[in-house]
Amino acid sequence: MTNSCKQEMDQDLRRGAWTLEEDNLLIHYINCHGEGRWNLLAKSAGLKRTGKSCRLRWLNYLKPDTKRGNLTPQEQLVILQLHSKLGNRWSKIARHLPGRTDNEIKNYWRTRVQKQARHLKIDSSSKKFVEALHRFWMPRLLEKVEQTSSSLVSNSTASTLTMEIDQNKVTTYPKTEQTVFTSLSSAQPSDNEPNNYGSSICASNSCGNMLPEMSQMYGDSTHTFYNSSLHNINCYNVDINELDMIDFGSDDMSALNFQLVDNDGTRSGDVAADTYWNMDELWP
DNA sequence: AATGGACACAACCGCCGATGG
DNA sequence: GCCATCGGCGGTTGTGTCCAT
Repeated sequence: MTNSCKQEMDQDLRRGAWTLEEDNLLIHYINCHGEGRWNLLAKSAGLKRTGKSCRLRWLNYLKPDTKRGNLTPQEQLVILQLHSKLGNRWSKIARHLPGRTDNEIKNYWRTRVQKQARHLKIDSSSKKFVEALHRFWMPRLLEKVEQTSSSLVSNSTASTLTMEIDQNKVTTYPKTEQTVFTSLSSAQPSDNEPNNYGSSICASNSCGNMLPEMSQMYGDSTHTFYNSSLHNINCYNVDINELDMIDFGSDDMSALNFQLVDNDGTRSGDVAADTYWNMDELWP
């Protein structure tokens, strides 16, 4: 094909947002002939789009089983966990979330997760940030998952699933609505610090696996809580073994300390805080 | 009411590996 | 083995919407 011919065809190609008419053409063609061979498909369907553009539009938006709307806490949890294992392998992560696309997951990571990293002034690819996710975000998501499943259970008389959760212990965890965490990469926990959740975390340098640690904090009920939550997210085809928490080096951990702060941003015991971890922004 | 910034999401771009002629 | 084409993937950009000023 000559260059001028190519240019002519390029000029003829449409770009930008898809119209309803284009969508209908694409859907109708795929319903009749199936997907694949996207360049040929684009021409045959009478679409002035590249094959790539058609493929993307179909996979990310038009495909019947594509889910729309906010990611559930379960899905977020799976994303966070798999990202810590797989990195930016969005398509691989997406395979564990039926109906979700790599594009959607990538956008979620960039807008929500990296936003938190910016707040904390931590590189989102750093161990420190991953650790923060594992220590604060994921337990909160687990709690959300648990709440969701509990309400499902309570609403369903047919279900025989029982949740052996000691709600009182679970709610000793900082409240999402009220709590802001402060990252203190250099500060050490004060001896005078009340023995709240934050200080118990500060006291701990080992964080190989969150499960035993959470159990230590909350007692055996946490074990049940965590396990039942894992059960809930296991419908996403995640190997439970993959959900083992990342093993962090203790050196790195010694530099990471979190303390509980009041809602107005002042921290109990220490006032110098220039970054914060806002739990309210972690999910819609 | 107008405007500018932040945000979320759809779409595009460029690269790379697989495949077939 | 070489080249062209295609499909898949991750990174980036464009655009619409919302909200604060």
